[in-house]
Amino acid sequence: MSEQTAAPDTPPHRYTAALAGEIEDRWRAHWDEQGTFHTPNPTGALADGFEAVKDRPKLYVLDMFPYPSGVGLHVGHPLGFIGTDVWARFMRMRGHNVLHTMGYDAFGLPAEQFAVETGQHPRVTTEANIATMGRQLHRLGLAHDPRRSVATTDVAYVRWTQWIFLQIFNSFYDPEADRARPISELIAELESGAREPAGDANPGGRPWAELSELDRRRVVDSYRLAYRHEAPVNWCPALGTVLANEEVTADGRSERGNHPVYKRPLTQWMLRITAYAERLLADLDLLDWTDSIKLMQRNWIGRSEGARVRFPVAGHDAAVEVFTTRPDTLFGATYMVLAPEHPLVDRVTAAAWPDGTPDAWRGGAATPADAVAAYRRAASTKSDVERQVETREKTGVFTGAYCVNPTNGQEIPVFIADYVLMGYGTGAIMAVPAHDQRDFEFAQAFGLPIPVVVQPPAAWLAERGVDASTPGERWPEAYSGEGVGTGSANAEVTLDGLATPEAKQAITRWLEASGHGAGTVTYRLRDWLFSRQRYWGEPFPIVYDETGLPVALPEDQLPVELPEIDDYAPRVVADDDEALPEPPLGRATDWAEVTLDLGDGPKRYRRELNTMPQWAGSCWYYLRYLDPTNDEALVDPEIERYWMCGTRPDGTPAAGGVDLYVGGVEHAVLHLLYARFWHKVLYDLGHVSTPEPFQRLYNQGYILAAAYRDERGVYVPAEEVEETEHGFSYQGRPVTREYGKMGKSLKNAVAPDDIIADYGADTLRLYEMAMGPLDTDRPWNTQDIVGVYRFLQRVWRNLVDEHTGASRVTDEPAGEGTRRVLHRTIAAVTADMAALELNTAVARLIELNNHLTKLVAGAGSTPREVAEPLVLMLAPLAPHVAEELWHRLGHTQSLAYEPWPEHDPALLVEHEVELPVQVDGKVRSKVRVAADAGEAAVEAAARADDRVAALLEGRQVRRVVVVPGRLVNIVTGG
RNA sequence: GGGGGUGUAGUCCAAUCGGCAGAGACACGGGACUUAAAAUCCCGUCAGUGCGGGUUCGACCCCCGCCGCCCCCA
Repeated sequence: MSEQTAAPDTPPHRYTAALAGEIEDRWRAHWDEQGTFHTPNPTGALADGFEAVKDRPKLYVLDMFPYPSGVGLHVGHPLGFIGTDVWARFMRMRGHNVLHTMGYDAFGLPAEQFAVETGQHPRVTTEANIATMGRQLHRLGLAHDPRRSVATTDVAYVRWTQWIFLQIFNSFYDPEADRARPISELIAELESGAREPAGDANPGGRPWAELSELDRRRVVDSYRLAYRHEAPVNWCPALGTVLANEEVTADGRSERGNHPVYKRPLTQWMLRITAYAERLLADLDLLDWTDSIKLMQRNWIGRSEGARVRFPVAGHDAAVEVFTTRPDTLFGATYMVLAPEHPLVDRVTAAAWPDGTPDAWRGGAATPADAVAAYRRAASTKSDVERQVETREKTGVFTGAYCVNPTNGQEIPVFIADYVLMGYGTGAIMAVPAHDQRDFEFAQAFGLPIPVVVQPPAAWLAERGVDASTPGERWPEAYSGEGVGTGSANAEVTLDGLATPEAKQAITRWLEASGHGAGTVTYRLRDWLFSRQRYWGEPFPIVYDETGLPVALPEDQLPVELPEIDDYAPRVVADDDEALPEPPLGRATDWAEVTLDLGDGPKRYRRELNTMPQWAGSCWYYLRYLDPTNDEALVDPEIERYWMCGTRPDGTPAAGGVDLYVGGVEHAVLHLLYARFWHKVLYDLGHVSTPEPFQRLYNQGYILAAAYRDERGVYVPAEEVEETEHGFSYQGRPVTREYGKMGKSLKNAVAPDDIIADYGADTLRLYEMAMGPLDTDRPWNTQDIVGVYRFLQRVWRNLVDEHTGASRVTDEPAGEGTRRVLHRTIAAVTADMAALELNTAVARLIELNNHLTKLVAGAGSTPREVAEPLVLMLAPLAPHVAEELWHRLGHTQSLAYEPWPEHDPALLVEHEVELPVQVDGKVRSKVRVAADAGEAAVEAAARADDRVAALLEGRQVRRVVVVPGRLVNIVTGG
């Protein structure tokens, strides 16, 4: 890059990109050699130097774990890393013992696919990528403790990931204690009779003593927090793996790669995160997160209160169970809908159409069984998403069966329809057409009654041209809001006249008293599908014995390492209905079958062939940073308590240990929910001491960049686009501009290495911090960088003679005015940095330096009492050049631990202030008054002003508003 | 469709509790330096806050209704 290359006559000691590069290399080497940013632990292998900092408060600053991609960084990636680095350096100077490091989330699909593409083992590729990324990050001058870096793919790390899985596998959730407990305690309770074996694994409800050894294992397994479960899973043939629901987009495609996803039944590992739903929800209140992130988590957990209601099937010893959030509309249920796949359908479908069955209900079939079979065939070809599209015409067939509405004894017809899904709730609904739009449309299509049981507000009726006496059949749409109960009474309960919340309570009480149902809480959150049919992930520490049931490996046999195999590529199966996922580890036949002595003598076992999802490693890395070399424990308890137990800014104990966690909003739901879940399990089992992992969460914005498309709509390389009079062009062809997240797909990435070569890392850091608030998106503009570059040049020039390299700093005291500017700046920068408002902190420093520049232009020198605080305040933002200047100011120690400058409050006090004078709200003049002038004095001064007096001539003053220190407003009347 | 966020000079962004719309930067214009250009330095220009109402002595800020963009959930 030639633009910034110094011309021959450039002063030899000017702060150029070349000088910046030299300074930066030198200081980074110095920090590395001296271990400047090694953070001591209170005990253990990293305890060296703790004595010196033991009285400092601890501060744990954390960045979200990056994935080491093969294409390297662009300038958008390190935005958050620089932000945390600035804050961590600032807080270190403010006297904290700061823990800040960086690691790599290196397992996962991209690593595997990249390895497949390049023909290398994923580990080779991954390690090369980590090295590249490490080098790029290092050049930014981040003050990390390099000894604490980890990668999820490290065998020593995998060991503890597997260890945590064993903790989860070997525990169960005790609803009475409302926490996880060791499975051994469950077994003891079952053996002693203190607890009866329950659940699906013991359908007969037999006592423990009568169960076979095998049945006992099944019962115990059914309680575990990690359990195996056969369920329809999202099978993505193109990726050769099963995906979690969260990894599938709303239109049934993979989030990664946008490939089609199909439902397949498979036995999979599940983690019982739903047991924690209530705590994950409630404990959000303890956290200093933004409301929007909390809301996203709440929505994801999706707690809803409602009731389960049983509708007996007429003529059968069976009942259809439904869940509804609106039990208050129960009287208005005029038909039932089962999912076509509902198990009761076969039992209850009538042999023949009842007399008077309308043609529209028959689906053109001779018998209900024929109609059901035909409808099921049609439904099976549709995806869940298609089935739920709201605008679709409602279809369905009558089963010939009737349910009894328990509130009024009415027999109501039972349909099957594809808008009801087996996977949601109970797979059946009570249809209340007046108060649910989909039920309403269905009822209209099938000529079913639409009784109104909730009176909508008058305004709602009026807007639709109906009134309170209009029957529901003539409404233009359903009313699903709250209202007042009507037409809802039987001999035992009446909801008439009750507002919806009261009506819900009344009907729920009645359901429970009459035995027809019960109030329940349900969650949208599902258990976490935890296995993947991949190679490049953590193997499960699980084997299967001859019974086919899982057996945990003992801790001393960890880690289970991945076998070497030739073909780790995913088995890509074409779009084939019958194809099932095939784990690559199955091809490692020597590894998959193993002889072990797990206490019963040597036996043959079969290993678990699935691997863990990428989320696993990122669920606990913040704990490993604390004690990365410990091979006795996940983390030493004393070290864990030191870093994780803290207080919030208001002095109350922190619920979470990480004091500041910075990352992108894209992890607002999944990563944060999974990590909180694991943390709570570890907390319940006594391995960590805080109920939450992350006290304060901060989402940085994205760096956007201009992207350009040609006439075909294809993105063209942004750096080769030229601006012309008529717009933009690429290779002579017109292109259109848009803005988007910087990255490969939009071909608008800017590499940090290029910027560093042209301006230096300090300028890049400063620019990223100055361009806007850390938490908002902002467009990248390479041409704007020169602004902060010039700023650093001016700082340098104010302190160093560009021609001789000599210091321009003098010990002469600064003048009163300069001193005031300095102390105002210290106060403002300190407040801005503390609040992470780094863009305004930079502006303040530029302001101070601009003042200094004028001073130097006259005096030829900079007072030391200004130079030193300026350099110290610059240090978190531009650490290399600040260290160099600090050194040139005569200091021999790094400034990393220098105390942050303090402002003198006396110098912030103004004796005289200029107040704007408004007349009727418009600024008309300004007056100077003493800062402590009373209202009367201010008013007198305002009235005495010539322009104001002229305006008030002949007018009635109605009111005078004096805001001390701010303004005067004279309101005239008449 | 529901929820959240956001909208200020040509551009990126500031603006304590509702109190002078401008801190900083880019761009632009002029000047200094230079044989010239670049670099550097100095000086200067530019909006009344997306639109329409309301509350208030006073609204970028609070309220109501629209519009645009971003995110989340359907």
